[in-house]
Amino acid sequence: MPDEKSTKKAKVKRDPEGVKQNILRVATKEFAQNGLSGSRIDEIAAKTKTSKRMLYYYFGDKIGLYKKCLEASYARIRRGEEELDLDGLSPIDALAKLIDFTFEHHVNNPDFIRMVMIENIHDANHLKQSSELQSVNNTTIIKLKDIIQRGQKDGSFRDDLDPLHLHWYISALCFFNVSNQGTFSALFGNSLFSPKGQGELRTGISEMLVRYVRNYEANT
Amino acid sequence: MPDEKSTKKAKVKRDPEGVKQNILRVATKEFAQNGLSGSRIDEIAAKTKTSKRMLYYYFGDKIGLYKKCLEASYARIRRGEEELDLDGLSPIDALAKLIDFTFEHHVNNPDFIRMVMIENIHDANHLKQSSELQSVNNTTIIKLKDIIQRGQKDGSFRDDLDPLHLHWYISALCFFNVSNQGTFSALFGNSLFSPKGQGELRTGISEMLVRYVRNYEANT
DNA sequence: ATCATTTTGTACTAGACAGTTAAAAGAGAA
DNA sequence: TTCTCTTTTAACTGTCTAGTACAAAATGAT
Repeated sequence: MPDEKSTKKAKVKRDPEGVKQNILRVATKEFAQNGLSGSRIDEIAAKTKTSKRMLYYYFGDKIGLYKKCLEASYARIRRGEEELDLDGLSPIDALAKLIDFTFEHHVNNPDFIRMVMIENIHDANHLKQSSELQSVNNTTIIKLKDIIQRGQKDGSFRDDLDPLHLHWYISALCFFNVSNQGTFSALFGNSLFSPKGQGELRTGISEMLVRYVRNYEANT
Repeated sequence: MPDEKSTKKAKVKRDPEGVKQNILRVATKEFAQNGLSGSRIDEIAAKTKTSKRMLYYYFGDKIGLYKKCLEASYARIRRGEEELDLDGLSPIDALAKLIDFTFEHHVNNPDFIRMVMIENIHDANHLKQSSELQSVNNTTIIKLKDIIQRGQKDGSFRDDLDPLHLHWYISALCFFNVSNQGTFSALFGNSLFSPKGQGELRTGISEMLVRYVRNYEANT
């Protein structure tokens, strides 16, 4: 009995961190599904392991909870992006891998995409109030800056490239693929969202961006 | 007095079409601003020239009104797109003009973009129920198909281009520019959304897509 | 003159919803 | 032991909100 008591796992009750995480997980899913005003506190509470009371105990009110969900979503995504290793690849290959990664990453995290969509509907007012912003913006931009520098040094990339622009292009193409799947397939059918269609889009995007950065005036 | 009575303008009261349009205009703005569940029927009614009662008289309920707003938004956009004339331009120039047009068009119609965002949050469920879909999907695709055919005939375009893919790329880049302005500028600053930044993005997008379609194995 | 369509206004309802209250007690640290 | 932090439960409040009821009248077409 006492051998398990001293470890972290042994906590049967009294797990404030676990409770908070559970609430966040449930609430994020709910907000991503229904939006801020479309989500119901009672519904969220019912789906947690704990009670509505705890939700207010830890997060104050609905908007407080929403903000934490938004921050947690960005944090989770950032963690995922940091795992990507591009060293040892040629600049072109590194760029292609980054694009493929982003594409898959967005496809595999539709709830994150939906949170961002919802936050944009609210003009990013909650994100602007968040204090955790400073660290979010960097990971990908830094990677891109490095790729561009290497590519320009070895002559394969053109000279007038801006990492922020490049990031914007990649984001736009990968984000839209998830965010607008609904209306796009309602209007044009879902051929682009079958495995085959998605494969074609992914290679198409890579090809397009590679062509964009390539220095055609050089020897390559 | 009677000289004006017979014309359409003379209607002082009794203008069902006008009332409907007024409601639609107000409601669209409201839905675009606050989403479906975030919008308030009383608020919409208060902003119209008429009363809440008429709103229910003509549109049945909130969702009925929302659907009509969505359809009207698409219809208005389609009308705008049909005005674009690309004849007489080289395939490359025609493509560039179509892209520039789409870019500006989206920038100038943020409420349409927001309606599409909102509808995507709802998994396009209302759009799927709409019967007006068949005519929406065509305008741009047809224009693109024509441009591609001409470009392939004169050798300036590569052979393996799909108009639907191309439309998807253009949409993604132009849509994201409006839809994600909020979160993007919260994270990375708003340098890309100044007049200068927007100009660079617009030309960047054109250049990227032109490079993508170009046939580099030919003489050009 | 008749009659269907359109318009106005107001008060109401039934339910939904965010947030609160109160009382109690278990857990673990000091 | 004592004290603070955490957890549970369930009823409750006040406001908001979509939608309705009721009553009446103006308009224009035939």
